[in-house]
Order: sequence, then structure tokens, then C-alpha cells
Amino acid sequence: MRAVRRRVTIHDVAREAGVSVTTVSLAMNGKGTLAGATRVRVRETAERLGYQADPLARGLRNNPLGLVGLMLRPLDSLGTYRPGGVDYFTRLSGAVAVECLDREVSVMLVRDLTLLPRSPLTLSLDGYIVDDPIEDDPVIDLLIGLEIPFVTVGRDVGRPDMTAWVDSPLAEETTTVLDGFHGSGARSVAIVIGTDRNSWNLDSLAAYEAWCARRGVEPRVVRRPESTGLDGGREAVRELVAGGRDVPDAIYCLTGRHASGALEELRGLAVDVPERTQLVAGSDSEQCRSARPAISAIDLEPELVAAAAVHRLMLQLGRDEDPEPRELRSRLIL
Amino acid sequence: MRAVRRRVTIHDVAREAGVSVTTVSLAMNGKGTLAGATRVRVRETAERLGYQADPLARGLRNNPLGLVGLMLRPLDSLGTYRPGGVDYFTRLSGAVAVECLDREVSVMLVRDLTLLPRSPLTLSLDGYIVDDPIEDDPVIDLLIGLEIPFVTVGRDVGRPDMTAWVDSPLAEETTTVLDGFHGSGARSVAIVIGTDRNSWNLDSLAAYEAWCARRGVEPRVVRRPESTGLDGGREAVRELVAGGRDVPDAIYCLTGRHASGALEELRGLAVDVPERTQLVAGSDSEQCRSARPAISAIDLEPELVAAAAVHRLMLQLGRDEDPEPRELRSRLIL
DNA sequence: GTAGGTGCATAAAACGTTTTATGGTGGCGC
DNA sequence: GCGCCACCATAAAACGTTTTATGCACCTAC
Repeated sequence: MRAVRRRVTIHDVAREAGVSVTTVSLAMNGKGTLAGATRVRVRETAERLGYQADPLARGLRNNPLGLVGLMLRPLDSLGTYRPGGVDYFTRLSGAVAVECLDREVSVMLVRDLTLLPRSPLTLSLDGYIVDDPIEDDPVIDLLIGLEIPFVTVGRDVGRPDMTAWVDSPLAEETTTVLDGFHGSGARSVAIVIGTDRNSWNLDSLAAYEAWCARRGVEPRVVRRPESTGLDGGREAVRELVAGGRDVPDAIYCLTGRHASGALEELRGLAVDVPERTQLVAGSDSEQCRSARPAISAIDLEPELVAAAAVHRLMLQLGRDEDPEPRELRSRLIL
Repeated sequence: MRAVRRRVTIHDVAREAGVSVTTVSLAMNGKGTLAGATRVRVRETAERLGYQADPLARGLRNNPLGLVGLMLRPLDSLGTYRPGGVDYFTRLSGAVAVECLDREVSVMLVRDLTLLPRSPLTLSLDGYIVDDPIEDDPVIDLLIGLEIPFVTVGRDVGRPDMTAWVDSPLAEETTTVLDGFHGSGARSVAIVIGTDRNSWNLDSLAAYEAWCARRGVEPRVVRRPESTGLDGGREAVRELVAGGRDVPDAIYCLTGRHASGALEELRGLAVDVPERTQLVAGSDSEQCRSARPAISAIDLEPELVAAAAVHRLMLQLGRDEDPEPRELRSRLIL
């Protein structure tokens, strides 16, 4: 069972080159005051022997590991890492991995860091990408306390001074959807949002309320925990029409699962979608596409988000050079 | 920049509990001959201080890191890790990560291990999952040489004696698709496959040829490198009809990209799909779903594949207990 | 000739564990 | 009272690096 794992060590190189291990280390890392010739000779020897420093041993001395963590906070609060019909997270993690590969860095998916026992290595990583932190996220406190660099996707709304984040233009997206509703005649427009206090929910809600005020439309807001899924969507529709109130002309559900549940409930009420009531989801998923009729959704383009987030983190880690600004967008899928 | 990274070490626990570091180590790992009371006291102290052994330091002594690698060989040979419209890989890697999280193990995505420089840590991992190895895959040679445990998804067709693999029932899938074609009247049935020598291509081809022989149908096989994408699909159709040959009644394209290209070319030839010629893809992707008309595809259910592969690997690593057999299936999406 | 550099290389400590080999104590049989 | 064993605990070496502090040799200036 125990692997022999006999690698070429720094001692082998030192012996072969006739110098001390110190010299090898300095030569390989371009540090210290070594004669040019020595440096070259050592490097050639290392090359010849196929020497690569053991990252674990380096890591022991607080050197970077070439490994960053990705934390998907909504999945933490969802209580499951099996996101049925939530494409966003698999696409985001895939895209983050790809972006990092280009830079010789690897990615690990990491669960809520505040839960013990933590899986090993999590505190030894070079940095973190935290997707959709909640307000005053304790995970962020932990990272700050440990002085581990990080970038968030979506703001931590409790920390207005924090700048290390990237995000999609949520306000624009929301406005676009709502304008779309209005343009096709909808006058009573409802929004169904989750209960996690992250910027995705809060910024969307704020944009909705601002839009309503601008258009002189009465806001109709329903909240259901993200974890309620389809049932939550159904309940939301029931709440909207409770007490004999009108069925809205349009409903904007932030999550695909809520949208999917809402669609079922509307059909149960014999409401035609989209003829009588329009329905749009704030994030795309298989569930939306396979619903009948298919539910229009916003494609958050997690690939772009990932590229921006990784770039931002690599700048902090000193692994990317020029800060090349990237703009994020999103796109409505009909 | 340099983090202080002052964690609770084994020395802190030893001092606090009034014992030696050896004792702490033995107590935590359940080894050695310690008095029960001592063991309990040490563990309580450790718990109280929030001690968790540094995985890097443990790793130095050849202990497992709690980290496994995932290698997606088709992406290596595709030359890009940005698989446009290839859902399978993002879904698989997401699902593998999820399965591992349940076991307190993390996953890294790793590029072709035979390419230098290797990203750090890759040789220190506990094990690997290798997706769709090619025939006599050099990566497998490397893993065997280093005595690193691994499981493949899809067989290495050059190593019939190797048993550490899981796979979808490719032969069944192929037969189902072909029977479907035949049942709806298709008599001339073509297959478009890739050129990678992996079991996905080879087993599908073998099943196709067996089916043709059984049905007394003349095989029409076209090969195009996976990397040719849409263009390859178009070329494949042109090759099928070259020299004035009949347009097939049905075409089975293994990759979604080839299918997508084939669809375009068929439309260019004014062939109605699916009325005149049926088209099915061997793996599902966004591209298939968004094509007009949408292309039917096999859903390989990477989530199930991932569960099986991870379970298999964990058995090898001694982290899963009972070998609970899992069967894989797949499903046709229309 | 001595003091002070400069240029180059190295010994040894440190990082946080695990493991091997050794030590001490007390009880038991004779 | 001695030898032996069982029981428990520990010191020290080892893992493969990086870094700090030190050393040596030669040169230069006075």
C-alpha cells in the first residue's frame, strides 16, 4: 500500500553538482548571491535529473502551493452539493478550473470553511474564490483572520468597503427583464426571491423596487428560501393570488427551481404561460430548458465571471501581471 | 504579503496537555500503546484548542493528503480546456467534486501528466480518476510507475487485464439508438466517430458493426478527429454523400459538435431533419439542445459515472468500506 | 600590515508532523 | 533481591525544503 515515492530530491542535485543544498535552493529560486556560472551549472544538473521541488516541503515554509479554493456559498446554505437543475455552479466551477489550468494553478472545491472538521489542506491554500457570500459572511471573517487572499463573486453586502469582488450587472439584468415585461403589456409585475442575504438577491430586489417606483407600479415581492425548490415556487404563486388577488401579468423568479415550481402552480390554476402571465428565471438551468413551455432565463455566463474572478485573484497573488479590466455581461435566453 | 499563518501546532497541544508531541501524535492517530485516559485527555485538549494536523507536514511523511486528481484525457488531446458545448466534462467534474466532498476529500483538475512542467502537487496526490484514457495511455504508465492508485472512466483498450475502471453501457446505448432508427423505418444507417483510440469510440464502433451484421445492413463509417468540431461534422456528411451516394436515412454522431455540424450540412443539402434523415448525438450538450431542430442525444448521466468512479477509487484508497456495486445507465433525450 | 569590503558558498536551524528506538516504573515469580 | 515482562511515555531522527547567520578568500585603501 505505501508507495515508495522515491523522487529526485534537492540533495541528489546537490551531490551531483558538487555543491550544497543551500546553493541548489538559491540557484533554483533565483535568490542569494551566487556566481552566474554556478547558477547555470546547478540548473542544468537539476534539469538533467528531472528535479522538481516537492511542493509539500516548500509549503511547510509558507510558500505558495499552486492551489486555490472555490467555495460555493449558496450550496453550503442549500445543505446539499447535489444541485439538481442548477447549472450555474457546475459551469462556474468548470470554468474556474479551466482558467486556473492556464496559469499552472489548480483548484479545489471547498465546503463551508467554518464547519469542522475542515477537510485537510483548506487552510494551506494560496487563495480563495468565494461565490455569492452572504451578508457579513463568517467565512470571509475567517479568511481575513487567517490573512488568506480571496475574491468574491457577488458582494458581501455587509462590507461596503471590501473591493475584492466581481459581479454580473444585476441591476441592468433585472431592469432589462422588467422592461421586457412592461413592453409586452404587463402591468402587474411580481418578483420571487430567495432568503439568502447575498447581493444576488438584495441587488435584484433593490433594482426591482427602483423600477417599480419609476414606473409607478406597485411592488409585489414574495420570498422563499432557496432550499424550498419547486415547492417554494408553487407556494410563492399561491401567496401572490391569496385572498383573491389578481394573478400577476408577469413573474420574475430569481432561481430556476422556483420558476419551475411557479410554472406548475400556474398551470394548475389554468393560467396560460406566457399568454396570460409571463415567467422569466434569473438564472439558467436544465430545468428551465426542459420545462414545457420552456422558461426564459438569464444566462449569467459563468465562464466570463470565472475568468474575471480568477484574474482578480491571480493579481492579488502576484501571478498575473497587468490588470486587464474585464467587463461582465449577461444575456437573456428565450 | 507573507501571511503569518500561525496555526495551532502539535506542540501547543502537547504543552497544554502536559505530554510529549509523540504522545499527541499517537493519541490523535490511534496508534501506539497509550493509556486510555491519556488518549482521551489529549484528544479533548486538541478539540478544545481546535487543533488539526497540518496536512503538508503529514504529507511529507508519505501520508495521504485528502486530495485526488481528475484528468480529462479528451480535453488533453483536444488541446483546449475550453470545451465549447461539451457539457459532459463540466458535469463530470462537478459531480466528482461533489462525491468527494461527501468523503472529506478534495479534487483537483489536472492536465496531461506527461507534459512538463507539471503543476505542483500533481505527484503528491492520493489517487487519480482518468476520464477516457486512450489506448496504452502514457499517463497510465506514469501512474503505474509512480505507484499512484487510479481508476479510469472507460477502459484503456490496450490493457485488457486492467480492472480499475467504470463505464457506461456503451454497447447497449448504441444498440438502442440504432434500433430506434430501424424501428422508424431507417434502412441506411451511418455512424460518425472520432479518431481518439478510447473505448468510447472503439466500443461504440464495435457495437455498430455488430448491429449492422445482425440486421444485414451495410456499415457506413466516417471518422473525423474530435478536434474538428463543427467542420468535421460537415465534412463527414459530405463524405457520406460523395460520388453521388444516397443520403443515409439516419446518422449517429458520437460527439455533439459533429452532430451539430452534420445538421448544418444536411440543411445545406436541403435534407429535412428528422423527416428525411434522423440524427442523434452520442453525448448531450447545450449545442444539441439549442440547435434548430434540437438534436436528440444520449445523456450519459455523468453524475452516476462520477459516483461509481469515486466509490471505486475510495475503495482502493481504503476510505470507503463496503464495495457496494453500482450499475450505470444512460438515457435518450429527445 | 591592518581594517573594512566584496563576492561567493555553506552549515545549521526551522517548518510540523510521524515513526523508530529507547527508557522508566511497577508487579510478579522465584 | 533479582530477572523478566507488561505497560506507558518519550527523545530523537526523519521527511524535503527555505532561510538566516556565518565563514572564507581575496581585494583595496590607508
